[in-house]
Amino acid sequence: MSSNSWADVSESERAPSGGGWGYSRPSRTNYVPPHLRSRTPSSEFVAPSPGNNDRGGYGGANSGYGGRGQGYGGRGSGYGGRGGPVGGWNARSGGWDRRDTETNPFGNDGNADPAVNEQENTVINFEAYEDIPIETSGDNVPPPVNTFAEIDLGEALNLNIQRCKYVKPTPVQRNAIPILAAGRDLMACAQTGSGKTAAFCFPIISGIMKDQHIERPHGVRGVYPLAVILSPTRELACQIHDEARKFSYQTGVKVVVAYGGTPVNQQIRELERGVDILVATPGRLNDLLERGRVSLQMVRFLALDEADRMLDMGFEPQIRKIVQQMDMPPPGVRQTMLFSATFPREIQRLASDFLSNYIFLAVGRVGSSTDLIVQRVEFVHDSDKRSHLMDLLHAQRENGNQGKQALTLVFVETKKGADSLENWLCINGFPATTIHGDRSQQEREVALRSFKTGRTPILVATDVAARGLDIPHVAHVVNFDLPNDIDDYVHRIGRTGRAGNSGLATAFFNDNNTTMAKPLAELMQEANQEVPDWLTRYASRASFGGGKNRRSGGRFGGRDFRRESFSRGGGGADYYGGGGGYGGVPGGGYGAMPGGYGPVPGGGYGNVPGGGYAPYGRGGGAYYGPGGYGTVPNQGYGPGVASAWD
DNA sequence: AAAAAAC
Repeated sequence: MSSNSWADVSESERAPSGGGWGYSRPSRTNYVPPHLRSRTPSSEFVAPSPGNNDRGGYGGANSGYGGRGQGYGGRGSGYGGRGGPVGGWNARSGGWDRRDTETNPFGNDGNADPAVNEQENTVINFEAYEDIPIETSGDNVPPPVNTFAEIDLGEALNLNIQRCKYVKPTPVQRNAIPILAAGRDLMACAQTGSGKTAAFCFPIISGIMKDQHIERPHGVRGVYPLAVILSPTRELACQIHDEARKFSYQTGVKVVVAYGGTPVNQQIRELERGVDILVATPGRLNDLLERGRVSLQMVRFLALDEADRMLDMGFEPQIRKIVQQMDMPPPGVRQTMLFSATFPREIQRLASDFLSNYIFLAVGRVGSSTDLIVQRVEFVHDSDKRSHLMDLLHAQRENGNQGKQALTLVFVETKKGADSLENWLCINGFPATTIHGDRSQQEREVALRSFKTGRTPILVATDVAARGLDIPHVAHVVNFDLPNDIDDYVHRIGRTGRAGNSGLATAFFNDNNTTMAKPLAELMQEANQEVPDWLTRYASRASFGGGKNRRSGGRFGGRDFRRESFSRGGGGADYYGGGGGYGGVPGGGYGAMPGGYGPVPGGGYGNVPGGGYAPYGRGGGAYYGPGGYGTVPNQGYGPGVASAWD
């Protein structure tokens, strides 16, 4: 049999009865997309009955987990004979035999057992989550959950969640997963480092597992992914792929990544070995679509990571082509999920083209991000930037661990500037590398790895590295050149202070950045940062950054634009419903940082011992308090690993 | 104006 679209698949195929895997899409019950309205009733979507959620699968005693003898991960242990993939790439039923040979994404052989897997464990402050402000809007918003177990994601996925050492869902996960599991479209705005990748991957993987039996067309050539995840950069696509592979280990769900700068034929071969979830950058995906190597007609899940970037001027035409001008099912047939830390109004308006009766979700103040990032702004003329950077790096080296240079990510405006600064740093005894779009893909990957491992602890980057990349232990982000958009600033500084660790962000400001004065001052103030008087003076000049910036009004990039029209009046009504603005709950309930950079008081983010950040010492040297930078232990944090929290 | 993203 050959199905030509998701809607053609019969109900019984979509939702196996009695299996408890019922795929529930309550919001879709009556929706028939325009292009299908003339079809026969049998092809119309009928919502299957809600699935049982009472299987007890994941719950309490962890049936199966920890039982080492149970053989879930046993290579060759019991998933049936490897009779060769049935029917080739498109045989979902062939999913089982894939697992025998699936390489373990969690590390070395033998570490697949969640009980013994000793991964690097980045912890996150779950206590702080109690106060996180959440805003949702839309029709019939499914309530949040407090545990992963409350959603029946499936046993294999639950095991992977354990292998990842995710104990509790982060706020964005608590809210987004039930929304997505209910089949709803979603626009989600959650801070950098808050666990967005898992928030969209879990429901996608779970949804595909529930429909393992769906048959896809037997094309002469071309593959039919069930889910597409788009990313604005190649490295981020890679990272999402790595994460998604962990989440889908032993589930029978196959994840493949496709991006440019690398031989296309190899990727095509990989695709032809089977793909359920395709992670891609837009250019390469369009290439594959034009070549007829990929068809989108079976796509049920579409996720745009860094969605506001994907829909900005540079990317919008490519995204429209993929989403609207190829064979992708329309909104309401596919499920669409957009995630970012920032969501400017005009982009929201654009994005609503891609969504159907969607829910808007804004999650503020997640365990790291802005609150654990100390932001500094210094007035530095262009001609002084290099020597000033040198001062920072020297101070850091002197105060760092065993004289080692802490990982420092330096953002510049241009590719040329990146090369030039990198060269200058190297000449001056600071091991640096660079990542930008003029370098070959191999060079980019080498640079990133070299930075991550600390071999070259300084990475000079353009905005290619601004979004989504999860690089553990970045102690310091330097905005050597400020971006022109406050949202870009938010994403850049979000490369530090991730998953509960603290971080420092230093920006060099001068007369070329006057349009940033106001939004920057506001952002810093809202994040309880010390705003220098000179910056406040710049900000107060009407001509400086007053009009241009969309964030003026003092809100974090996330209020549902559909509500703007009737909730004006609030005087730029704040997104979190209070005077606090960015991360501010009315009444300042967050245990805001007291003036300066002292320790965060208890009750806020837990303790940051070590004296926090010493006041900025003019004489050089004292950027970091005693106790050292990057040595801030995470006390009182629940276990929970993240390697990619965006 | 720059950056990113296909060959």
